[in-house]
Amino acid sequence: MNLDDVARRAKVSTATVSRVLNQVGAVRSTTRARVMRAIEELNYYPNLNARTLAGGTSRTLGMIVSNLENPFFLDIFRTVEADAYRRGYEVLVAHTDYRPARLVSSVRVMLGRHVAGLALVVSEMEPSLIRELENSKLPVVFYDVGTARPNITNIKVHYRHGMQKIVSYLHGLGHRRLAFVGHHTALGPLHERKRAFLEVTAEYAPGMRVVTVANVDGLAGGQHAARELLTSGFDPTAIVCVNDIMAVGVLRELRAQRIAVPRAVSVTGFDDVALAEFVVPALTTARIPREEIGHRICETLLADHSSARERPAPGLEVIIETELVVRESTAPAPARRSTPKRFARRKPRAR
Amino acid sequence: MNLDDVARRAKVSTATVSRVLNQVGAVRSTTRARVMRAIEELNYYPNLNARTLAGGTSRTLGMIVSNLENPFFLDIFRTVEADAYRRGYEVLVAHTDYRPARLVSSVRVMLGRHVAGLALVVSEMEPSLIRELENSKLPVVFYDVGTARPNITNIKVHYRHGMQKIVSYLHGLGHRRLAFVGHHTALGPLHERKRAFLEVTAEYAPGMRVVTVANVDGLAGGQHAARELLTSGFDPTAIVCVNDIMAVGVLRELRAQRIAVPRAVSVTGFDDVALAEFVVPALTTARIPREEIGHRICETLLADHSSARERPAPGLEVIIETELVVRESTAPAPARRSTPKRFARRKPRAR
DNA sequence: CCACTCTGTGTAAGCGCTTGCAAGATTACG
DNA sequence: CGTAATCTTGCAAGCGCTTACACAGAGTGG
Repeated sequence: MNLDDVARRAKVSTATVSRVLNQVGAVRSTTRARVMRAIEELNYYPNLNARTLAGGTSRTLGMIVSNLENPFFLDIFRTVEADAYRRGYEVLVAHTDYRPARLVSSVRVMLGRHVAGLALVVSEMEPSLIRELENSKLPVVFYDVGTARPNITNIKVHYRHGMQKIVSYLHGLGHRRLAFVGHHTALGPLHERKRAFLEVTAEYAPGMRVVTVANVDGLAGGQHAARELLTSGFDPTAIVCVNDIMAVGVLRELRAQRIAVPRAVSVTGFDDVALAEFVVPALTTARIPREEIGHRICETLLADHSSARERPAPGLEVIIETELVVRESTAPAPARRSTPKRFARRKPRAR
Repeated sequence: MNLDDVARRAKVSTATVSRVLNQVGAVRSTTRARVMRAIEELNYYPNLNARTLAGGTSRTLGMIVSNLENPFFLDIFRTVEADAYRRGYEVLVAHTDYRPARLVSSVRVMLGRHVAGLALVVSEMEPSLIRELENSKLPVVFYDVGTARPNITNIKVHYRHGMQKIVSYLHGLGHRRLAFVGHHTALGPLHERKRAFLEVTAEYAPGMRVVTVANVDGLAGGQHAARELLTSGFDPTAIVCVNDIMAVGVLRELRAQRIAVPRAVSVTGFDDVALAEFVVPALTTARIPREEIGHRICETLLADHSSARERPAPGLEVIIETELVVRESTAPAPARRSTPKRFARRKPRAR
C-alpha cells in the first residue's frame, strides 16, 4: 500500500497525491477531495523513511540524554516532547548511560536518521563531536556543556546565582560552618556547582568555615559522605549538597544516626527533583526550571524551520536562573554547643 | 557523503561497501580492509532512512506509553531500551498522554517508520487499532490491555494473586475492616484491580467488611479519598489503595490529620514505584516486576528476527506475578476501640 | 587439462516519496 | 473570439541503500 495505490484509486498521479498530503502546491478542491477519499478508503499512511529520504528532512527531533532514570532529564524530555508534538514533530530519544561511546554512536544514529534538530542533554562530551555537529549544519542545542557555535545554541544554568541564593539564605539563618557534599569530577556542571559554592562562600560570606567532601554519585554517595562528615570532627551546622539525590542520601544517613534535621543540622539540595518534595523532611533546594529548559530547547530547534535559509544564529547562549525553594530541611543554626565535636542527637526513640 | 563516495574511494562498487557494512555475503579480507579504511577516512555513516526503505526493516523498536511521567512505565522503557541496545536496536518512544487520538497517530508513525516490533504499554485502547495491528503482521506486545492474536503477545499481571497477597497479609495482622481506594473506571487494569480486591475479600476473607471509594487519579485523588473516608464513619483499620500514588496521597492526608500510620490504620499500595520506598512511613505494597516486563517485551519482539519466516506464534499470553513488599505502613490492627466512629489520633505535636 | 563449483565483485533494478519542469486546462482581458 | 496569464496536473529524475542476478577468476576432482 503506497502512493501509487492511492493515486490509481483517485485516478491522479502520485505527484498530486503527494501535494495533497503535504499541502503544498495548488490542487483543485474537487481533486483534493477525491484524493482524500482514496486515502481514507485505503487507510493509507505514508512511509516516513521514504519521505525523509526523498525530502531531505524529517519532522523529527532528536534528543540524547545521559540517563533517563534521572527525573531531571526526564522532565526536560517530557516538555520537549509535548512542545514538539504540538508542532507536529515527534522526538527520538537515546540515552547514553554516561558513556561517551554511546554518545558518539547515538549522534551518528540521529544524523543518520536526518533529524531536523538535535538536543544534547548530557554530562559527558567528546570534543570531536562538537566539530562534527558544527559541520553538520544541523540546529543543535547543548544543555550545560559544550560551546556556542553558529548552529549550536547553548543553554546554561546560572549555578553561581543558585549557590549564592542557598548560601546567603543559610548565612541569614546564622549558619557559619558549612559542609559541601559533591563529586570528584574536575569537569562539567557538577564541578561548576562546587566551584560556585567555593567562590560564593569566599566572596559573599567570608566569615564561613567550609569543608568539602567529594564522593561517588547518587544516594549511596550521599550516605557515605554524611558518615564521613560525622567522623571528621568538623561538625557543620549546614550541609550543602551538589544535588538533591546526594542530599537525600545525607538525610537518610542522618536519620539513621538519629541526628535531627533541621534542628541540629540543615541540609540543602540542588535541582528540585520530584523526590525533594516527598522526602521527610522535605528538602530545601535550588530549583532548576526544567520546563523552561524544555521550552527553550524546542523553540530553538524549531525556530527557523519555517523561514529558514539565512538565520546565521550567532552562537546563542541562553542563561537559566534558579529559584530557591524553602522547605523543611533548613532552620536557624543551633546555638553553639559546649561539645562542638559532636552533633546534637535526638534521643533514640523506641521502635 | 554517501555509499558512492566510499565506493569510489575504496575503488569498489556500492554493493561491496554495503556488504561490508552489513556483514553479509562474502568479501575478500583485503577488500574489506580497504573499504573500512575508506569509511574511516571519510567519517562515513549510513543514511538509516535509505537503509530502511531499501531493506524493508529497521533495527528499531517502537514503544508507545500512556505517560512517561509515570515511573512505572519509565522503568519498563528503560529496561527495553537497555536490552534493545545490547542487541543493536534503538527504540523509538511515543507517549500518548492517555489520549486515544494520540495513540492512533503514534501507531501510524511507528508503522510509517517500519519499526521491527511495537510495544504498547498504555491503558487506553481502540478496538480498531487491534485489527490494524493484527493485519500489519508486525510483532506486537500489549501490556495489560488487549487480546492475544497470531502476531500479538499479551503481557498481563496477575492482579488477583497480588490482591490476595495483600488481603491475606492484612487479614493475618487482624484487620477486618478494609477500605479500598480506587478509580471510577469500569474498564482497564485499574478496574481489574478493584474487582480482584472485591473478589478476594469476598472469597478468601469472608469475615471482612469492605468499602470502596472511587476517585480521580493521582496523589490529589488519594488525599481526597482519605478525607472522604474520614468523614464516612466506616472507620477502617486498613486502607488498600489501587496504586502507590494514591496510597501516598492517602498517607499525606492521614499525616495532615495527625492519624498515626501504621499504629491507627495500615495503608497499602500497588506497583512499588520508587517513591514507595522513600515516603514516610515507607509503603507496604505489591511489587510488579518492571524489569521482568521489560525483558519479556524485548525478548518477544526480537525473538524470531533471526530465524523469522514461519513462526506462527500462537497468540501468546505472558503472566507476571507480583511480590508482596512489606515496609512500614502496615502493622497489626489496633484493638477495637470504644468509639469506633473515630480514628485514633496522635496528639498534635508542637512544631 | 577440462568441466564444474565456489568465491568475490559489479550491474542495475527497485524501495516509496518529493519536486523541478513542462504541458494541458482554464480563465482573464481586450 | 483570440491570446496571454494563471492554475492544475503529470512526467520522470532522483534521495541513498539493498540485493537478485550475472559473471569473472580461482580452486577441485576425474
